[in-house]
This record gives sequence, C-alpha cells and structure tokens, in this order.
Amino acid sequence: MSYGTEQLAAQLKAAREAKGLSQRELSALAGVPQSHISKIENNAVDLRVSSLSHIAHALNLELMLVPRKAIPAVQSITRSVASAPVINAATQRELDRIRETVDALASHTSRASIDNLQRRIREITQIQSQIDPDILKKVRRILESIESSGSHEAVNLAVENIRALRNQLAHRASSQETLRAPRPAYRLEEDQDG
Amino acid sequence: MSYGTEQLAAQLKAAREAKGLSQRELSALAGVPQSHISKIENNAVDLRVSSLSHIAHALNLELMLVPRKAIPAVQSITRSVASAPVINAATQRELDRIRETVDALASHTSRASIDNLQRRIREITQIQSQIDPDILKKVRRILESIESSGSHEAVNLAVENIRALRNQLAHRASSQETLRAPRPAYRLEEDQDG
DNA sequence: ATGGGTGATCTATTATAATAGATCAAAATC
DNA sequence: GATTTTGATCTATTATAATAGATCACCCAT
Repeated sequence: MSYGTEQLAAQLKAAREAKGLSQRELSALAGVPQSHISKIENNAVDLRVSSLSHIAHALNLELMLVPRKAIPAVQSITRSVASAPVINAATQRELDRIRETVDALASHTSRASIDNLQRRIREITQIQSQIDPDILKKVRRILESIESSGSHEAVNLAVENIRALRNQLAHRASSQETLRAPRPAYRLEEDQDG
Repeated sequence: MSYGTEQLAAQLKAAREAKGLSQRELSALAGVPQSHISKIENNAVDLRVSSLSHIAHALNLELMLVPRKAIPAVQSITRSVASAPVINAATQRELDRIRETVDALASHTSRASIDNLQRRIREITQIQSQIDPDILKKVRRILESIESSGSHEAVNLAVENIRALRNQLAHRASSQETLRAPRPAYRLEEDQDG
C-alpha cells in the first residue's frame, strides 16, 4: 500500500541504520513495538503523527512543515548536516572485527608481516569516511582464510589488498568536497541495496 | 488532549489564514471534511500522516524530517520564504471590494473628485506588499459613508486618507528591500565535534 | 549443529481517526 | 433585520492504527 509517505519511511529507515540501531533498539527508544516499526519502514501503514514524532525524536529528527519554495534549500542543509564525517556504526563494527582478527592472526604469525598489516589497518581507521561494510567484510574474510592457511604470501596479498582500499578511500575523501552534491548521505527516495 | 503536535496544528492554521482560506475552502482543496480540519486545528485529534500531508499540500507545505542540528537553519529559511512579498488573499479580496465600491461611487459623483480617488486606489494596488486587511476595510467604510452622504469634502478626505496609506506602504516596501538584500542566507552552527 | 540477533509476518484485541452529515452561535455581509 | 459565512460541536458508522506477543527465516558466530 502506498500512502504518499514512502519518502518518510525510507528516511526513517536510513536514519535508523545510520545510527546503527536495530528495529528492536529503536523500538525501546521510541516506545513503539518492533513489529510496528517494521510495518512503518515497509510503508504498510498510514501511521499517526504522534508515532512518527516519537520515532523521529528517537532518531534526532524533527517533523517540520516546510513551504514548497524552501524545500531545495532545506534539503541542501539536511544533506550537509547528514553527511558530516560521522562513521557508520556498522562500519565501526566491521573495523572492530578486523582489528580482532588481526590480533588473533598476530598471535601466531611472524612479527614482520603482521606489523605491515596492522599499520595498514590503522591507516584505514584514521580515514573518517563512509566505508561500505561489505568491503570490510571481504577484507576480514581474506584475513580469516590467511589465519587458517598460515601462508606468508597470503599475508602479503592481504596487505596489498588493504593498501588498495586505503588509496581508494583516501581518494574519495579528498574528492568528497566536489562530489558531495551527487552523493547525498540521506537518500529521500531510494533504498540502499543494489 | 495534547499529542505533542500543537506546533503543527498552529502552523497549519496560520498557513490557512495566511492564504485567506476558510476551513470549508481548505476542506474542498484537501479532500478532508471541515469538521475534521476544525478538530485538527484545535489539536483534538492525533491525525494520520496522510491527512496531514493532504492538508499540507493544499497549503503549499511539505512534511519533512529535519535533523536536530539543522532546525535553526531550516526555521530561518522558512521565515524568509514566508515573508516573501506575496499578496495575502484576504488583502486581495478587500482590494477588490474597494474597487467595486469606488466604481459604484463613480457612477453618481462628479468626475473630477473620483479621478483622483481612483488613481490613489491604483497606486495602492500596485504596491506588492502585505497590507493589513483591517486597514483596507476602514478605507472601504469611509468610501461607503461617502456614497451615502454624497459630500465633496468627504471625498477629498478619503483621497487624503488613501494617500497617507500609500506613503506608509511605499515606505515599508522600500525599507523591506534593504532588509532583504543583506539577508544572512542560512548558517549552520557547524562545530564538527567529531 | 547451536544460539543470539536480525527483520518480517502472523494473531487477536482495543482505541480512535476518518468519514458524511446535521446543527449551532457568532460574525460578517447585504 | 435578514442572509450568508465561519468555525465548532454533535451523531453514527466504518476503517485501521496501535498494541502485546508469538513465530519465522535469515545471517552470523561459536
């Protein structure tokens, strides 16, 4: 069912995920059942303003009525605020896991190879930019396969892999000033799988 | 009953009145019963988002979720847009009535006095500025009393009256331009505490 | 395999928004 | 003074949001 509120639904979902909250966590914060949040995010209900307001507040959002003419300006502001260099919680979690994996790897691998690897990891962590958690997940998979194989060359491959990722991210970070407009962090009309 | 939506209710009512619409007129535009609009404006219901959205659209407003940090900036924009020199519907209606009254007056009064009066009326109409309908109403009352009395001096008094109003409005209009020019756009208190 | 966390999807019940329509008092208008 | 407009307030009916709670499949990690 469509209620003409799909933008709001998508925005709520995006905001929740940007804060790294599960539906259950948001449910506790907003005082709304998880099942209802699910329906809302899937645009299956025409929710009441009080519900919307509660959920929005839990996500640090405010419901406002904006004059037609002011919409582009407001979107511009919203985008610039939303794209602040706050790291995504999911990304943060993946980074933590990578660090754990590297620590585990370090405990039974030669010092020299691991030092290089750890430096690369630190580099990535320092880049305050949005990183796709899936990419980090792949990196971790490689590290895990290394741990099981114990191969020296595999470690070098991993280092190489991460260096490439670092370069990619660094490039994106520097070109972000000019690219910010076509890459809104808050998408108002789309979801993010694809 | 309070639903934490009194801001929205007040804003809707203000927007409706700013457009010079009655609840019934808005009802027709938004496809929502007048009785319901009354309840909404009096904060007697926790309305659904679709209803809010319909009414907002009829009033050229859009429902948006705005990040906490962006609220002051958005309010600033909204204010500046709202104060745009768009003529109020109620004002427009009063101006139309004044014109009708003058026409009626012209049909049985000496040409010379009326010409001057009509020129003054035209001057006022040309000033695209917000005029308090109550002031215009007073002007019309004077014109009406003239029509009943038929006095020459009364016509001159009315002309004088309207000339004063014109000056007042012209002054306000010119000072408004100088106030709008250095409009501080919008500013984000972007402290980047990250 | 197992268990924790995820989000979607059921159930059943209650609360209330939304609707169409009538009525009313008070202004505004004629 | 009579008429119209406006906004608020009723009634009665229907539609559905909100709720609590259980369940399910899916991924992820042990």
